[in-house]
Order: sequence, then C-alpha cells, then structure tokens
Amino acid sequence: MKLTTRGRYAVTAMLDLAINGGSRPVSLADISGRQEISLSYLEQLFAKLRREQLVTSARGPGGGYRLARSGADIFVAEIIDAVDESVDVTNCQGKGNCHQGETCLTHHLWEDLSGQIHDFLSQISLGDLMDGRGRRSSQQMTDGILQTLSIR
Amino acid sequence: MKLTTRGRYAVTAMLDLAINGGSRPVSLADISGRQEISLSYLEQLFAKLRREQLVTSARGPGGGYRLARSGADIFVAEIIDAVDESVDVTNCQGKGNCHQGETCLTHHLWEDLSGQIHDFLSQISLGDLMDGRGRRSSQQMTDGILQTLSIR
DNA sequence: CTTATTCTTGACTAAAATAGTAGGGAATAG
DNA sequence: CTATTCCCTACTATTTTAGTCAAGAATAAG
Repeated sequence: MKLTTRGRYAVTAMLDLAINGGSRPVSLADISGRQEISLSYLEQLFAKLRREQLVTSARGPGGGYRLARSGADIFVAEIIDAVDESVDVTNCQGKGNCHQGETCLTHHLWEDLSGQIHDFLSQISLGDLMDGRGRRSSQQMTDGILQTLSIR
Repeated sequence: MKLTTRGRYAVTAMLDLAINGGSRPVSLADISGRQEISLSYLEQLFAKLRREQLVTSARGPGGGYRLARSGADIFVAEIIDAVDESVDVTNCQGKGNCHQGETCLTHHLWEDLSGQIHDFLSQISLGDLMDGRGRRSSQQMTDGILQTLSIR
C-alpha cells in the first residue's frame, strides 16, 4: 500500500459522491467544481475506480457516476488501493543484499507498518466519514486494531 | 509526517550505525559500502541527522559518526522526522475551501492516520530493531496504540 | 609538518513520480 | 439531431527524490 496525495484526491472525490449522490448519478464536472480537482485528472482516477468496481457509470446527459455499493460498505483502503496500484517492492526483496540481516530488519519494520496502515484504513468506510465517525470512533477502531494485531 | 524512501534510507543507515558502532565511530564510506547507498546521499542525510542531534561526528582518520544517545533511546519516528522535514500542509488548511464540510472530513482522516503512524513509529527504537523486536512485539505495540487511541 | 582521511557544505544534474492538459471518440437523454 | 457526459490515449509540466561534483576544514597518525 502506497499513501500519496492521489489517494487523498480519490477518497475526497468518493466521499463527495457518497454525499451528493442520492438517486441520480453525479457528474465529474460537479465533483471537479466542488472539490477543485482538475476534471481530466478525475477522469483518470475514476477510470481506475470503475475498473475496481467501486463505482458504476452512466453516459449521456444526466449521467455520471454512482457508488457501486452502499457507502457503509466501501472502505478507504479499497479506494486507495484502486488508484495507487502499489506494487511496493522493497529494496531488500528484489536484490539479495540482506547478507547481514540489517536490511531485512528494517524491511520487516516497513512491512509491519504497511499492514498497520492498511488495517486502519480497512476499518473506515465512506459511511463512517459521512457520519463524521472517521474522526473519533476510538473504541471501535481500537477493538479492530487489537484484533488484527493479536492474530499475528 | 511524511513517509518516503528517504526515511527508509535514514533508518537503515542509523541501524547500521547502531549495530556496527561500538566504541569507535563509523564512517559513511563504510555504511555506504554495506548498505549500498550513495556516499554523497548519505552525507546529505547525516547532515540533517546531526542538526537534529541524533548523531555526533568526528573528523579525520578514524573519524565518522556515532549515535548521540543509546540506541534504546532513539526512535524511528525521530529519524524520519529529521530527514523528511515535513510541513504536511493539507489542501484544506491552506485554502478556505472547506465550505461544505467534505474536505474537512477527509482532512481529519489524514490527520488521524498521520498521528497513528507517528505513534506507531515513536514506540520503536533502534534498540528494538537490533533485538529483532521491531518485528513482532505485538503486546507492547498493542498496549501503546491502545493508550494513544483512548486518550483522544 | 605533512598527508591521507573524513566530515561539511553548496550547487548542480538525472530520474522518477505526480499533477495536469489536449483531443478525439462513443453512448445516450431529451 | 445535439448537447452532455463518460471513455481513452498520449502528451506536457511540475515537483520530488536520488545521486553527482567539487571545494574546503578538521584532525589523527606517521
């Protein structure tokens, strides 16, 4: 998992879609206007989101995008994974330069952290963000993290 | 806090220093050789690490760098903060485009996550990594995260 | 004192990733 | 039909990261 501003754009756009998309689809032009993200850039992002089946599209006038599922069922981690297409090849794995162990030690650190972040973002849905719950649902979050940690 | 490969280089180099630096300083040339990081690049990184007082230096033959404190007392988050000099200005803060609340919602999400990562890395010292404890000290890590979460 | 070693500093270059642009299509509601 | 909107590919600009180069200052050791 890679965490860049592109992922932020995508989550913001999806959240806009979750909020403003009732029965009718939302056009990228609308999202572009509200969120101040370049239209063409949004098009690129949504091409990926559609490929990962997070949104569905409708062409023509009145067309646009809809969430493919309920906002309560779309998680931030999915969105980021969809647009960042991370391969996350660490130096250590590709090359065989772990001869003394040091490189591998840090390698594990990054792997663990990566997992940690992924778990965290896998527990927050668009629905949570809409309710403002993404903010401080301490207990729920904590429980989840506890669980993922303890099964290691 | 920003998390890039530069931070990884820095942590790896510092860990090398922790492992190979006994009584005598370790030269960057040595670290460069062992970890396959460009010498000049290391120089740039260590300039920052020195400014942040994570290492001390000694010039001349037999010179090099030492950890400024015990490895048990230098935490991964400090190292990354030292080299990445993150300002982390989110779009939302600088501009006043949070008019509808959406942007701010995601803004908080990133802030929370950022804090989460920082807390995680603030609990892992070079000493932990040397002992291989960075790997799976589930209980300790969990406790720490629990604590930081519950005081929110 | 001389010399090789090593840090110290600043400016520059190369490569990669990110962000944004342009333009031509295809579907479709009205 | 026609305007709207998605769809797709290729290109460009900007920023960040990684790495290079070169000159200089301190100092341990012979």
